[in-house]
Amino acid sequence: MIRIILVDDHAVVRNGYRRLLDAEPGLQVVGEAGSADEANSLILHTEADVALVDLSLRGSSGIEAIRGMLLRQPKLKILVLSMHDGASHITQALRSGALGYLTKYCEPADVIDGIRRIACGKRVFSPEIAQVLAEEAIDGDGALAHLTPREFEVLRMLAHGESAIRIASSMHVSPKTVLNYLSLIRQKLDADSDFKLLHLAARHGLVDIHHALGA
Amino acid sequence: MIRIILVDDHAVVRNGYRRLLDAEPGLQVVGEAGSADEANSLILHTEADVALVDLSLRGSSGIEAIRGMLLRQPKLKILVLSMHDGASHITQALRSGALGYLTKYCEPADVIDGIRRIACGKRVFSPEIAQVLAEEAIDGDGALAHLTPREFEVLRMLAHGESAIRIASSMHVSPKTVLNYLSLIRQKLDADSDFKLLHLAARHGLVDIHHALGA
DNA sequence: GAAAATCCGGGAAAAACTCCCGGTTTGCCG
DNA sequence: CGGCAAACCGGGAGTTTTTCCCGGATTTTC
Repeated sequence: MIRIILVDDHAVVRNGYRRLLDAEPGLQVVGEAGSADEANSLILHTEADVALVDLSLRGSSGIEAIRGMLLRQPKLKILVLSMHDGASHITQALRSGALGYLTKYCEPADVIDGIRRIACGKRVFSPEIAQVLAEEAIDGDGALAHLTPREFEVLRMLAHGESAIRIASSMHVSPKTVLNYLSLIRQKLDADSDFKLLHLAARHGLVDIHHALGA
Repeated sequence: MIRIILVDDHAVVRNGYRRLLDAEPGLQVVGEAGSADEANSLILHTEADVALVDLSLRGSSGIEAIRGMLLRQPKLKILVLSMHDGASHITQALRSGALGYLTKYCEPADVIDGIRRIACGKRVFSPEIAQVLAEEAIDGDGALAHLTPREFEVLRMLAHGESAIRIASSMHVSPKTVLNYLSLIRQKLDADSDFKLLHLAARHGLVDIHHALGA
């Protein structure tokens, strides 16, 4: 019997999964959490084999939930179920210890199959996710990798809408230095437009698009 | 008895709502659709009072589903249930004929209550949504409103990452003209940074953030 | 320790942007 | 029909930003 806990901030979605999974022989939902905090406390007094977690929790991120749960229960197998197929979400989740990643568009049967395979320690990915991972691999770590820490910092602040001058004073350096960094960044990232810069920053999780751009 | 149809591309979510609503006295789910096309054909051979629709359908948009269904069944009351609280989504949905708009973060009880009120012809909004609508109202139609069609076009292309020169050739005008437009746009929108420009463009639906930025 | 990379900023040329201008076209209203 | 306002289009000059080059100080790496 595979014991499952659900981490998702939509009660209705949790209900749907509970109903789906409990109906399946060999699977049993033993707990639900609506936030990272709830997940962390749940894991302490529940014996679970697999956690199904949604990345976009309210308040805290699903990433936190993953880290917290693994800290308390290292043998837990984590399968991410997310709406998002952006590179940053995927790599962050995997680096945090998730074993698999499915988009919410996959069929219920795929989820069930995925859970069974995750429980055996296998990795599970939706086709779209595998695609994104492949592209990332080809990119060779992603373009942002060759940025120096300082350059990275500048880019992050820029993506948050700060002006060069504000960045400079915040970093306690001359505005000229920041401008020089920006020049280098544009060059390294092959970004001819500010849009492209923002694009790359967003893809790599430097800025929370949904919050920052309000979409 | 209020007859309800569910439009959402996640089978599990539909299941969750069906379970939730059928358990409620006076409510009954009479059909489900996973896409705008399915919704349109479903509405033809089903008598429904209320449609619960998710905006982010795969392929087609939920907006299309709303328009299609209202075309075939003008008396249908539509309640949008969406993850997104961006101004563009909300106004588009309402302009397309939706009567209410709830975020998926609200409680199941709120959804049930919302359905009952929508069925009576009342409008229903989550607090966050009401907030956004209020801000829009204060903005006075949104800053983008004073842009001329041509300026709007330039902004849209810019938001898609095109350079000024490419925009110019695409519009069959001189690059200088495009630069002048850009100048005006920045002025009208009070945007001191390109980031702010993108921010505004995104909020008003000129660019699909999730797709364009791959997040 | 030496070598390499990073951090930091100056200066000058090049590119981009702003602001102002005038001409043309379009649509509206007295 | 004759203004008239708004939008469309682009030139020119001045200002600002960006780029590209430089060299020295500091840190990391082998």
